[in-house]
Order: sequence, then structure tokens, then C-alpha cells
Amino acid sequence: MATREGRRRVTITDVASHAQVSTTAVSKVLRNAYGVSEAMRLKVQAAIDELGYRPQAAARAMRGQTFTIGVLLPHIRNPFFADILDGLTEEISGAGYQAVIVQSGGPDLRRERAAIDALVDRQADGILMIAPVTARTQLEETAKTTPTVVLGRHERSAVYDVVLDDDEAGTELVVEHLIALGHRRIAHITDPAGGRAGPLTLPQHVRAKTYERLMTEHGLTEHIAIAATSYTEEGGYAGTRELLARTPRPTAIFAGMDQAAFGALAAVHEAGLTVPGDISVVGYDNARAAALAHISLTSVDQDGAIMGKTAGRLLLERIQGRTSAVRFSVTPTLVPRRSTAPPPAG
Amino acid sequence: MATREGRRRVTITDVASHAQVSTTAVSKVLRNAYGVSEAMRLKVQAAIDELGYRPQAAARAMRGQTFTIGVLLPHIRNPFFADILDGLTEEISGAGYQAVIVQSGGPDLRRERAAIDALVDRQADGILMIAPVTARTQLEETAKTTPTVVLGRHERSAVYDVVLDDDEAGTELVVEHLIALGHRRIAHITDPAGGRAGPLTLPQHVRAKTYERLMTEHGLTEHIAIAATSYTEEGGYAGTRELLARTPRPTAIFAGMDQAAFGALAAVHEAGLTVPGDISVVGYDNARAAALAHISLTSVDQDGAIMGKTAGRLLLERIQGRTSAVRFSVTPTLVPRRSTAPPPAG
DNA sequence: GTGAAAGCGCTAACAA
DNA sequence: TTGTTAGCGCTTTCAC
Repeated sequence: MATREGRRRVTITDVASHAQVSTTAVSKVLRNAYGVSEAMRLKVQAAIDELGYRPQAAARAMRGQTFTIGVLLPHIRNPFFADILDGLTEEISGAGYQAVIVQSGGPDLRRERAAIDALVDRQADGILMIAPVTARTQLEETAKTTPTVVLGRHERSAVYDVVLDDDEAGTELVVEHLIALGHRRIAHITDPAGGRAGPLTLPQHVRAKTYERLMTEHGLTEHIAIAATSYTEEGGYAGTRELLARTPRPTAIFAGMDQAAFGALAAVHEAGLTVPGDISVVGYDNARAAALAHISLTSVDQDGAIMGKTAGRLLLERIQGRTSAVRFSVTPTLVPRRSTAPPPAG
Repeated sequence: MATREGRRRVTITDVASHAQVSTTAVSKVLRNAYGVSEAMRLKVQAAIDELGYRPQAAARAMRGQTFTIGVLLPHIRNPFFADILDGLTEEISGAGYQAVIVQSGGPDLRRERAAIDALVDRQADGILMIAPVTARTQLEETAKTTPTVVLGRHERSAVYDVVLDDDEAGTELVVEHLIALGHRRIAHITDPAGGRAGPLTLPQHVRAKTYERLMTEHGLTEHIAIAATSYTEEGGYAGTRELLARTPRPTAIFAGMDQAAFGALAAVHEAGLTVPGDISVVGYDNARAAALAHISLTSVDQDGAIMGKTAGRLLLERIQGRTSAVRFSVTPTLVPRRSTAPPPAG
């Protein structure tokens, strides 16, 4: 168990004796608690600085807070999550909180539960769950004891807050854009993974369902074509190959996420077809790579930084004591680029 | 301070009284410690399962371990880190450890220090630092008290282990490949950020220096052209614009990282030039997107999963008590794709 | 405004 | 093999 010594870590007792005060006083200064004179504060702060003291999170956790916000996410491979984390960090670091990330590894219920438990066991003061697939009732069990914000699920809960993108609006932007360009055979690539989340809860399900609804509303029911693969490069590639094999083949493909759209571009290219000449392609998330000149992917932008920042604020509020539930929705915008154009004349 | 009650969390005392044994016995069962009868083990395990008990990390931390491996990384936006984490997680989860990630936010010394401190304060049993920019002596201070593995730095330390890619070999693969194709005006895009890491410590510096050395060895000193922007899409884009403005312009660009190479492809495209007809482009890391048909980027593959797995193993060994230092290097391979070809005839 | 003392949930000596 | 007990470093009453 590696008892590599090194000098013993500085504790609150060391600071107290060095400053000739009680540990209580030091604790109060640390927490900016009520009832410390300015002289006391300065004296204690000097001792803290001099000794290079930093409180141990574990000891604090036994009685108070850990100043830790736990973040659960499926996988760091998704660049959209990076935006969310930037927003979150910006919001909470000013208040002295540290964001700590654990991966669930994907839509696996057991592993997701283990990851949530890991955060609870480490006594995170608040937890941000990004697109979890666990059943709502189970999430609520956690939320009853730990302030919780769920990001990206279309649901309401009395015990946790929800931050989400208006995926219906985003999907409408895409489908209306394609229809306005003259497309009728518009296909969609989705991700069927859902775990125990409700039927129309996860973004991929809302996007797929909205796509179907809009196609129907425009009298295009017969052209509905969905490839249920996954929101990854591989999924987009495989889904597109599947869609291109149909007769007649689609003139536009709406991939529910940019990474899948990149895979779609690859498959279209490989099939000897051009974008947007033969096929228009649209993504979702407006990842940085979508803006690159040689890719130039039309995509839906949802402001991840704002979502993360808001999630952080809501968590801090709950830590302060708020118990009412909040729901925050951001409205996405369409970023048209060169991957969409009118369908070929034929 | 949000004292949302909910029933009190199950503690070791609850388990002990429910199983009619001492807390010591429960503790021993939890840790698979020596000296528990099979009957005791079963009885205690039954109580644990029945009550749904999970130990609190903070309380354990006060006396023993937290079963947490802290991972420090600059930013989750780099997809290569995802491979490393997959390997790490695979290795440590079997031993009951949980990986917990904190971002430093980039090559900022203060923020990086705060992130390392955050892991130390939370008493991670071991820390994996991915490409930190802090001075070696400072990292060693941390390593003296916490088992540490540093990934991606070309240095030796007596107190921490090092896992790295042979960036010299990788760079050689690239430059030799381009020279074999007939290129002479080979340019390079690097990232100058270095913090307090030694001069030839970080991958970007080793790659740049090796590029210079090889050019010189091939009698191409006069064609050395380096754009020191950054290892990002934006950096690759800006660096390529800079390089293309030179006269005569390069016929090949070696971007030190795939994301920069993607930016380079965009800039080349935007300049009305073709890849590889006018300009060959090479990246590093072999990100998934590099393999997509419409991108098809020649790149250097370094096995991130193996690196992460090894880092995990080394940390577990150190936690067990090893104090000697280990250095592990993986050998990269070149993955030639359609972004490289002989230079234009002119 | 300040400090003494109890106690959070575990683990590690030590006794039985 | 099992249990008793002290104590890790903080925060929190509750005196003064």
C-alpha cells in the first residue's frame, strides 16, 4: 500500500498552531464563515499561505462539502461535450468548485449506474448527468440525496433540473431547409440506443420522431427512410451505405449528429457520388470540423457552452438550497454550408 | 447547504449490526483482507447486498485508499486521449479502481497546478498526467507523495514512470515517406506551447526538432519551413495559409497532429489547390476521421489504448509498492492514405 | 469573536 | 478468527 513518506501533509492543526489560534478559527476563515474579525482573517490567511496549506477533500466531506461537481458522460469522444464542460467549468470555478468527470462508456445501464455511484460515493456536491440512459425513477433516487441536473433528456422531474436543446425545433430547421431546396426523398440516420430512458426522451429519438412527423405533414410519408445505426462515424458510414442501396435512393441525408454526418460524407464519396450535387448531407451539433472548407457541412448549432454554464448555475443554486425543479431549453439555429443544395434535376 | 434529507445513507455500522458482527469484520470483507472465515464472508456479504451498502470514499480516504485513479489532461477535445482512457479504464476497473478526469484547460501553468492539486486533495491513489507542461521538479514533488505516471513527455525521472510514443521514429516515418515520394519542399506545422517542460520534452517539440534534423540530413536545410501555430483545426488552417504564402510554396505539409492536418486540408482546398495533386498532407495520431474516404489522411498511428493500459498497470504496481522508475515507449507506424503522392511535375 | 470538544465513517493496532 | 478501540482531518455545536 505504498507508504512513500515524504513529509506529512500540512493539516488544519498545523495552521492553527502556527497562527496561534484554534482550528475552529481556521475552518471559519477557509469557508468565509460568519464571525471572524479582520485581524483573525489576515493572521490565519498568512499562516495558510506560509505553510502552503490546502484542505483535504476527504476530511471536509466527512462533515461538510467536497466542492466537487461530478460530471457523468457517455464518452469523451463526443466533441459537443467539450463545449458543455467549458461552460460548466467557467460557471463553477469562480465559486471554488472543481469539475470531475467520469465516463460511463456508452449506453450500458450497469456501467452507467456504476459511474453514478462512483460520484455519489465520492460525495460530489452536485452531479451533471449528460444524456444518461438510466430510468427516470432511478435517477430520481440519486437526485433525492444529491443535487442533480440532467442534460439532454426531454422529460420533467420534480427532483432534478433539466437542461436541453429543442431537438424538435432543430429537426424542423433541417427538414424545412431541405424541403425548401426541393428535396422530397430525405432520409435520416439515427441511433436506436435508449436504455431505460422513456420512449421520447433522448435527443436521437426526438429527432427521429420529429423527422417522421414532418415528412408526414409534408405528404412525404412514402419517402420516410431511417437507418438506425449509431451516432458515430462508423454508424453514419454504414447507415448511408444502407440508404444508398435503396431504390430510388434518397437525394438528401439528415444525420442526427455531425460525427455520423462525416461518416455519411465518406460513404457518399466512396459510392462515387458528389455532395451536394447528387446527395445533400446535414448534421447536428455544428462541430468545429463541420466548418472546415473541404467539409463545409450544413449543421444545426446548439450552444453547448450556454447549456453547460446553465447547468452549473442550476447546480450551485440547488447546493444553496433550492428544491423546486427548473427546466431550461436552448433554441438551435441552422448553419447552412456547402453540403446542401437543390436535388439533381433528374 | 442543502440538507435534503432522504433516508440516511447506509454505513458500515448498519451492515455490522444487521449481520451481527463487528465493523472490523465488515471492513475486512470489503477489502478482501486476510483473516476472515468463509462463513463470516458470506454472512457479511449477504448483509451488504441486502442493505445495498457502498462504502463512502471520503471515510476510506481518511485511513486507507480511495480506489480512485486521477487523470489530468489538457482538454477532452483531443480524440487521442479517448483511446488512452479506454486502455486505462480497461486495466484498472478490474482491480476495483475508478478513473476520474480533470481538465487543466490547456497549457496554462496555474490552471494545470490547480488541477493536479485537485486530484491530490481528493487523495487519488494514483495520478496519470497526460502531456503536462509543469516543470519536472514540480511534478516530482507530487510524485513523491502520490504514485504518478506521466504520459507523453520525453524525459526520465527517478520518482515517476513515463509512458510515451517514439515521436522521433514517427517523424522519421513521415519525412522519409515524403522524401521517397520525391518531395523536397516539406513544411511542418507545430505547436510552440511548452510551459515549464524541458526544451525537448513535449511531443510537439520532439517532432519539430526531428523534422529539422532529418531535413538537414537529407541536404534540405534550405527548405525547412515551420509554422508555429497550434495543434488544433484553427492552428492547422492558419499555419497552412502562412506556409502557402511563401515562395516557392511547399509541396508537402507535415502537420504534427491530425486535427491540425484537417485544418491544413481546409486551407489547401480554400486556396484552390488539390490534395495530393498540388500539396501532400500528413497528420499524426491516426484519428478515426483520418480514415474516412473523403478525407483519407496519411497519418502516424500510435497505440493510445496500449499506452493507457500500460499507464494503468504501472500505477497499480506503484500503489502496490514499487518505487523504481519505469519508462515505456510504443513504436508508431505510418498509415499511408490518399493525401500523399509525388509532388507535381513542375 | 473565539475556542473546546464531539463526531462524521471508515481502517489499523492490538486484545481476546 | 473475531472484536474493541483509537484516530485520520475536518466542521459544527455550544460554551465562554
